Amino acid sequence: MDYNFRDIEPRWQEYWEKNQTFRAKNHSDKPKYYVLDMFPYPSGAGLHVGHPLGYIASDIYARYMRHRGFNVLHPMGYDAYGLPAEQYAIQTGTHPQVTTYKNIDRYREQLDKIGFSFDWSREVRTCDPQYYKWTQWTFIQLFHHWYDAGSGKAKPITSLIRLFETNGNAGINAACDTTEPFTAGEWEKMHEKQQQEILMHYRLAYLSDSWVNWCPALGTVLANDEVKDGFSERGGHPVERKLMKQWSLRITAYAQRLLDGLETVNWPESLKEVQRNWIGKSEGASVAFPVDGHPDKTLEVFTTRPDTLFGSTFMVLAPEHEWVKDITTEKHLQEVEKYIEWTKTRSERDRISDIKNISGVFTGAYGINPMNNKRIPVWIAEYVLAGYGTGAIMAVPAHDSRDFAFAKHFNLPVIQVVVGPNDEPSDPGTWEDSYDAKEGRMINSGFMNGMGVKKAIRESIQWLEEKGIGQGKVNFRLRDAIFSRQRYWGEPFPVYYKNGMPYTLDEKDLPLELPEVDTYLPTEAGEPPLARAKNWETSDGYPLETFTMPGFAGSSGYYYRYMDPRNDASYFSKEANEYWRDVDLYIGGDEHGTGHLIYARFWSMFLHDIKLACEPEPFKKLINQGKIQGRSSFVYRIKGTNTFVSFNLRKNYETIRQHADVALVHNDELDTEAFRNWQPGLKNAAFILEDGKYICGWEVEKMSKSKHNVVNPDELISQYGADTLRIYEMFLGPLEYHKPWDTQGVEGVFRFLKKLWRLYRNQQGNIQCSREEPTPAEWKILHTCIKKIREDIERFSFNTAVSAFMICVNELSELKCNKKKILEPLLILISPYAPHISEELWNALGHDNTIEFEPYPEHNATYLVESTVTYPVSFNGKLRFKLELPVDMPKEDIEKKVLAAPEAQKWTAGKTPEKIIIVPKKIINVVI
RNA sequence: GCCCAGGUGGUGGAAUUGGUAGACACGUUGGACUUAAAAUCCAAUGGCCAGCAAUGGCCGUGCGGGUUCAAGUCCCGCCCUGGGUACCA
Repeated sequence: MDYNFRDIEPRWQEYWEKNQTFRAKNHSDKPKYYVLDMFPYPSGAGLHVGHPLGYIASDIYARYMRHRGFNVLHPMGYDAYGLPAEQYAIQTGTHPQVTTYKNIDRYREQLDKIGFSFDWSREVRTCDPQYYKWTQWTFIQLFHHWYDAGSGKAKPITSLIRLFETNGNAGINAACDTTEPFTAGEWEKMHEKQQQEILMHYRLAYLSDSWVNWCPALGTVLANDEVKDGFSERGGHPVERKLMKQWSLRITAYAQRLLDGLETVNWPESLKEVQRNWIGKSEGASVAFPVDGHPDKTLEVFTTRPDTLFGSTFMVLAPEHEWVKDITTEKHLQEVEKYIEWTKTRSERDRISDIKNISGVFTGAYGINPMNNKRIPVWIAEYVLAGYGTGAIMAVPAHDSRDFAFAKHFNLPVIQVVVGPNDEPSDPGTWEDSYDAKEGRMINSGFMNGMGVKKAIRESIQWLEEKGIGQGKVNFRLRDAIFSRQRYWGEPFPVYYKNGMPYTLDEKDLPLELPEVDTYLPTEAGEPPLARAKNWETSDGYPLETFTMPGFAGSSGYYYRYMDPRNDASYFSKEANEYWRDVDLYIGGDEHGTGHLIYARFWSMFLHDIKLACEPEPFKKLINQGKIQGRSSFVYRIKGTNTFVSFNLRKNYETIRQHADVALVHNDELDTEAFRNWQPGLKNAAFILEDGKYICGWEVEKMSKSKHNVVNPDELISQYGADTLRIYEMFLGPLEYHKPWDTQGVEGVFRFLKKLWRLYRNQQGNIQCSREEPTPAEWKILHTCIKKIREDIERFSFNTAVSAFMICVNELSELKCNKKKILEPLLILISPYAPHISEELWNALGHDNTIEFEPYPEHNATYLVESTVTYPVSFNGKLRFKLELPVDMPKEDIEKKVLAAPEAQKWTAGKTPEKIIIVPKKIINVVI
């Protein structure tokens, strides 16, 4: 009987489903292991061959851990909210849920065919009210908590109110917006609305006017990680800055913990680095500059270099800075207003692409440098960002390249205050560029003169603190996460408005379900689509929030919900969480480094603070799988004709290169008949062939429809089977690498599986295994393989594991080994990789249980012991011949043997060797 | 600009701690089986040179240096490709 995967694979998939083989129990004596994939957004295009790469790797590991006796949690679900379904709804009127569920069904069908060991009973969909109930619930908790920076964790807002009632807001060390000081008495006298407004400055989920990334084409705001180079990541539409009332999450409160936590997780170093940069910690000082003629005003600046204060010759404010209008003098008002108007018309994109052009205007105001009491002009300029630090800087042109360029352009003074280690002071007027002095000694700096930079930084901060002008400060680049979207297809906020102030719904009213609307567009008044919903209000008649939550809301805590997915009374039970704790292995793409993986850690830390989650960090080990790229095929059309010339002849003509569908190309040879039928315009295509063939050019590109290089798993499965697909995806190369897909190579893996199949069968194709004792050679082949496979799987090197299987099967085939004692362990060994064929053969060998829980083989070193070693013998580092010697031969004897070898004479040429290096079991090197 | 990956045959890749570079596959070429095809099996396959041949020699892991008995691997200096980030004070 031939290897008939078409019969085998569906049968075992059915068996697993029927027997609930992969169902994970929340109570077990076994140790737990949680293997998670980043859940997919179900797109309309379905899965291509690149999507399952990570799923296959995690599935192999999950199955391996089951063999190792672990209780494995390996769930899957869908990140179901997303823009494509909504854009489609706007165009066609089809409810996004209809589209999404249809796509989910298609995904499920494709996933099932690959034979994953997912526990589907735990499936979650972020758009399912039973799921998003808990997303809404978490939002309510965030709203009712504040961050106590003193104890370093979130606390209930009620505890903050008690503090206000006893002491006002003095002495509260909270992560909050700047708030005027008030006493307990003042707090008591405030109206509810005033109190609510103040509390809003402290809540972890808060409503505020913030500068946001507004995307007019999508009609919504976007988070920083959803914007790339001034364009929306989804759809590529331009983005502009706008001041709007929005919900935000106070993720900045957790900046330091997000940074520290990275030290405790086993993630790729590059990904940790991406997160560190995104968090962007910088240490320095905040310094207060009085404004000349405005006794009530001091400009706060943040600087990492307080040591260079004596070199600060001007100040610059962001055009959006709140005091610009207050301090600008009559004479400069018009010019300043003109400049602000101009910057408003500039998109994020313009600013980024225009870095070289220096712009700015003088306000007419002067600040007082608090260190030397000198009056310095205050400018406004685009290069100072409103969103970072205080939106105001002290400019030190001598030692900052941007300040230097600005000073040169507007002819502002430059004073050198740091001299390089091997340098003399010089006239900054002659400089080409600033000296960005990370080390050196101070000059022109009063009490700091002669100090090194590091000491001067310490001393200057101390000086500022003593004088009460400033203090040491840590600043983060990380911004609070804008959490509202002006879209339909997302979680509704569990929020209503009373007297214009937001209040959260009662937990018992959750989930607040997404209402129906007549169309998915904003209203004529520019309100979000939810404003169209009928009766969008509480039972008391208070209007409900019309914003919805962003894409990352549902994905921030889904890994916790899998632990206890059908719990209706809580997010997940304490018991389930204490058993599963955290994700042991998380596999997904590195594009989530600054989005999902930061938000999820924040979410998890908060749930930890409120004692719901027992571990602060959700993902212990993380692997980024590489992308599978497409291998595009090209044909060469002779300009102005319908004639195509073969690849190697194309230079003789003037040609235009165009994509040909990879399905029409085999081994770079074009099926010209199929090509003619591909598109209407090609019916009469003519071809100039080489050696009777049309050869295509090729290139590695992104896999996409427009490049006609998409390969989907279904086609491959119907032709070769899921086991071949699984192994081939692993065989392609290291999991983390980006690598091109070449369907050609799949044959090799298919041959391998057929060879494996034949090992268990006689010439007639019937199962035939002997109970005979294996030979030492057979034992050695098996145990070499066991050792290699276990080492490889432990370091997630699946591609080399596949090679090891191939070597093992090749060698056993050569020996015509059909011994049960060899072939049974081999089957267990390979079953995580090729589960269907393994189950089939396991069953054929007379077992009526699944192979899934058989203990994984362990290697026995005694089978691997060698009596001789074949030494490569080098002379002066060059390999000359090989010599077989007993393993335990003493070095002196080896030396003699080597020099006595007939081949050695030629290389010693009668001379006495200077030295002979012998590395036991490795190499011999003779130095002449 | 800065940060992070990476550069090995015609192709994907292997070499885990400095110790036989090119495992395992694909592709290619030749052969066996077959009426034929598919399937399967066997052999060759980094480059150059010498030889009828077995064989032998030289070169070879992006480039240039260095350390070492020995370097794809370590050190110094460069080049190129891919990704991230971008006035972050």
